[in-house]
Amino acid sequence: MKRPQPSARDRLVTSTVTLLSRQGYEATGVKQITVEASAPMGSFYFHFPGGKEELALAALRQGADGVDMLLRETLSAATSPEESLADCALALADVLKRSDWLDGCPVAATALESIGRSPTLREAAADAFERWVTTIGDHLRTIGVADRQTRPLATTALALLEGAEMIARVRADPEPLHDAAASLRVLARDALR
Amino acid sequence: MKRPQPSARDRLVTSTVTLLSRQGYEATGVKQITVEASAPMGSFYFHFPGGKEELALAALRQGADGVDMLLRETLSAATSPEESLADCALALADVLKRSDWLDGCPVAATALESIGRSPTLREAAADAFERWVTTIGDHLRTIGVADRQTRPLATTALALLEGAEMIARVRADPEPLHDAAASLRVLARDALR
DNA sequence: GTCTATAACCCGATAGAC
DNA sequence: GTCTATCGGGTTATAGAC
Repeated sequence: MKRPQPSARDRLVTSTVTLLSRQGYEATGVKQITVEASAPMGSFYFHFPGGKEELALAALRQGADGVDMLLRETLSAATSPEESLADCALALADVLKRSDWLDGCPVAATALESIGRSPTLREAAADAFERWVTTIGDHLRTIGVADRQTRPLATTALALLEGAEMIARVRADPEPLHDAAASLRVLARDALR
Repeated sequence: MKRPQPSARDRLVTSTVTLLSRQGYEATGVKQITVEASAPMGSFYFHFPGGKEELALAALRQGADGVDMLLRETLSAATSPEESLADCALALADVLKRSDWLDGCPVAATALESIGRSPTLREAAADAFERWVTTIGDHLRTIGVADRQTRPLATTALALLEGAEMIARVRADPEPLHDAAASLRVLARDALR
């Protein structure tokens, strides 16, 4: 093992991923990050001379990795092709509920805040969405969805997951994600016929 | 006409609706609001003694009214039952593009920021979503969707609209909303068979 | 009801010792 | 690389004249 204890840098990034997923970029203070990560101010600006925005950029990328991994695992473990998209919604409901709906998508809130305010963060958010669409699209192609349909359907699936997650968290209720699962089953069946 | 010129109070609320839809709650400063509304600080705290949060609450409600109206108009003007949900996605694409993707849902960003930070705003966001689901659900019932399906399908439709809007805005590209329209057509057809 | 001026506080960022 | 102390500016909110 190279890191029996994560470095201060890693702790800063990981703490920021959580904070961004809970409250977004604007509400997250540099002070709060350093306290959460048990890192002093000085380390922060040593590792991230670009300040808060540079750290958020790294956190968006790490958060995107995490979601991508969850998607890949869920999609490949699915019981049947028609269920694979629905399983993502159910997996999400499971993960979110475990934090009492506090932790959400690590990108969504920052994405909305960044539009028209921070081109850097906006682009990082767009990259994250793009990666997830590609991951879902690759899976759809694998299970036999026609090429012309993979990208539109993958985009819709991601949009539905993001939207249902938002409503579920605000309501503290898994129902919207269960509804999304049902609709994803319908859409998958339609695309596979 | 009762108001040839909107009152300072109305101007404050309306400006806040726009600012919340562009950048969310946390990034929006009281100073910025008063400048945008051409209202002095003093008026602000006279009309909203509860400060920024009380004003945001009023803005979320007014924003919810506006979206509800857009939904009702679009749904009732639809060319066919199967197209009505898809038309909402296309209407959204139209409206959003007109502001170069800057103005979005007046509730979404604040909703995500409010979870675990402001119960008041979180509840207002939940109320807004609830109203829109009810509006869509009522319409679905009207066009003949079975009672047991109206609410789940309405929830999914709203989630998909919200998610697709977010991705479209971050990408500054209507494609996700067009993809959503196509999927909403499939879902509507399935629910009407 | 409207306005200006300012108080009290918190923010991101930096300096400089170690 | 790590830490503390602090700066300058921006924040929300208030005081008090009009």
